[in-house]
Amino acid sequence: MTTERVKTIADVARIAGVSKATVSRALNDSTLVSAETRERVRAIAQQHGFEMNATARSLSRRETNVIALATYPYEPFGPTEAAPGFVPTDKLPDTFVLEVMSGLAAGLHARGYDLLVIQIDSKETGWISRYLDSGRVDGFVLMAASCTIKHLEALETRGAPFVVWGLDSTSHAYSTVSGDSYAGGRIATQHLLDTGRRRITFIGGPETEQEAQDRYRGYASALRGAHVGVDASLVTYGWYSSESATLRMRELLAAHGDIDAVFACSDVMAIAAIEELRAAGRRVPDDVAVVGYDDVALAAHANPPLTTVRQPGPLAGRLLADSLIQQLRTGAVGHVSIPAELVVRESA
Amino acid sequence: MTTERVKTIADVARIAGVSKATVSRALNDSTLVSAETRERVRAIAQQHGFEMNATARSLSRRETNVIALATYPYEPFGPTEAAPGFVPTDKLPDTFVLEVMSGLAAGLHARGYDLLVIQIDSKETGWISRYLDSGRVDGFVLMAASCTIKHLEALETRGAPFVVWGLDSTSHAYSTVSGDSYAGGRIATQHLLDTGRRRITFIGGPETEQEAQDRYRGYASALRGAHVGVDASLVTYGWYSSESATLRMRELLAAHGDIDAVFACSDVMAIAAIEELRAAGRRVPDDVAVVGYDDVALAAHANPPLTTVRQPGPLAGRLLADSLIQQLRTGAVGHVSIPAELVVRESA
DNA sequence: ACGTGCTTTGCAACCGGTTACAAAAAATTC
DNA sequence: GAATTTTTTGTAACCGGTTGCAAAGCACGT
Repeated sequence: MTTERVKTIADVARIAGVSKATVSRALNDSTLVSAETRERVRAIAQQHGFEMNATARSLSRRETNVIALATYPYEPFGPTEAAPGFVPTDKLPDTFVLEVMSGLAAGLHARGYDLLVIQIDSKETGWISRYLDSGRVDGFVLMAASCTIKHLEALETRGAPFVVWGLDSTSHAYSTVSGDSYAGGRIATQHLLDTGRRRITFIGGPETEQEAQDRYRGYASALRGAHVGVDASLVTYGWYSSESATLRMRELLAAHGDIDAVFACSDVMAIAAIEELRAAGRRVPDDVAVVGYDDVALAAHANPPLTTVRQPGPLAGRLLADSLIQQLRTGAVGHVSIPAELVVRESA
Repeated sequence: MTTERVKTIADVARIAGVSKATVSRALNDSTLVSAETRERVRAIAQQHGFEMNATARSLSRRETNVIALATYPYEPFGPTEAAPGFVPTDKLPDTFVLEVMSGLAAGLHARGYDLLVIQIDSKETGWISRYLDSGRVDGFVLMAASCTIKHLEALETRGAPFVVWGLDSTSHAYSTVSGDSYAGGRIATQHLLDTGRRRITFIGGPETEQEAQDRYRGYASALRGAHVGVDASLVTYGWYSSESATLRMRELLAAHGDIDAVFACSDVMAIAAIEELRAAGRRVPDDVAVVGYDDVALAAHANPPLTTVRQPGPLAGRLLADSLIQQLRTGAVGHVSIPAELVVRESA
């Protein structure tokens, strides 16, 4: 074990008595070296703790093996709510991003890529060329919940490789990964039916969003499957916020005294609904069962602990990684939907 | 606006009628160009949307302007608890990391650095040279809650530039940023005193940890300041977990019926304590007031919403960024402590 | 006019890899 | 054994910036 510094392939080459080219080939599994030389060179590199310079390789190869996750600056208790044009995005909050990030990092590492986290500004698209043209990253991962159409369009016209979580518009030239909202709506409703509920209300997100529609379709399908008619007056849409849910719940209770279950399209809505039910003297789950959506950290500690539909974040991350890398390698765009799983706790 | 592709400084040079060197100097604010040429070159670069290749620059400069945040793979509901050697780390959970990350990214961006998120394995230190020797990053940011001594030592002996959150051992050759646990303990206790409480219990994390000690010192100091004696039998230590807190609370209630307040060293512990208090027929905050620590997302939605001591994560991130960059530029290591602020909600 | 010093510019050699192409060595064919 | 093919190796030109050093341009004093 020589103690001299072995920093470049030229050093390794000298020690092995071969040329730089041969070392490069040996370390890259090229077929242009004999098996014997390859092993010898590798052994030497190993012994001397040689780590190949990633920057030089990137320059030469014209690819960085780095992908960027685009995020917004996070201000958990900041003035965001008061800001003009504020749009509540608590449908996929905090921990979900972390879960996705973990799976993403793992998936990328497994394929030799690294994860760069960048913060983007909602009104500006300069970051695209700033990161792509400067050769800092090979592609991007975005989350629909925290990016505007503008960004997606800019990326598309720019021809940037990217994947989006939470969209399933197969009509676009980019890959997507999203939760299976239809299945989610179905299993949530099925669980309520299985536990004997029949007057099941649906409190959705914005009616215009495909996500809400898909969950509704799942809900309706489960009801029909159980030969329970879909009562349109039990179906409401609102916003993914507690205020909105409180309101809807109040209206529903006023109109229908016989409600025995609620399927809310986010955990935050579910919790607000529970509070409103309590205020109206109903016990949860005894009188009315409640199912939420997302399984945020909060759900497990709600009172009572929330039964909810969970989307495995780490899996989402892995699939995002896979999609993007496939797109980088082959140019093929794909659309994947990940399973929704019911987490049964105490609210239903 | 010429439409030809301007990808390299050579292109810019050709258009401007100068040499590559001059373009490089112009774009880098070198004093070795005339002001006039500098502006002309910059204007041309701007017009053509030129973005300098970061990889080539890194290779030349021997620095990447990227720093890595070392994380563990995150398995929120995974089998972690059951794993051998599992150590619960819910004292700085989920959202805190996100908050820190946000501040970190912002701080780094402001100084021209990017944030790489890597996942490390607790039993292996190869990642250090894998990222440093390969010239992928210039330094590291670690969180004490999710890294072993082994890693810190390996980094230190390796001479790697790095900062740690959550440690304040000024005896080491690396920079640290941590919360002001002493002040945190003090203001929490002071608030309880201010609201008329006198029999205040302390439920700490592991007694061996400096963090717990500091919070205890703050607690004791506030009591003495109010001329309330420190009753050692009201002070307990445990683990940062709900089970541990449940147990301590039960013991304390059994021994001291006159308890009127609890200062718990994490929100999770505080919530567990509240449940135990309720089980014993005490009302919160009427009979017993409870203050937690951390202000995780959960705290605001607990029942009742938790009064707690908050550490501003984004600020922590910014300071981590500043410390590390200063260390990279000047070699100076520093130790910063960030303020703790009391968030008054309903539990106390 | 000429030398001196200062500012501005260009040349060319790096940084540490990859890879097209040519050359050498080994294996195959006749 | 020579000719041909195939495998293995080396040479050198990239990738796109930075920077030491020399040279050019210019103002100044004498």
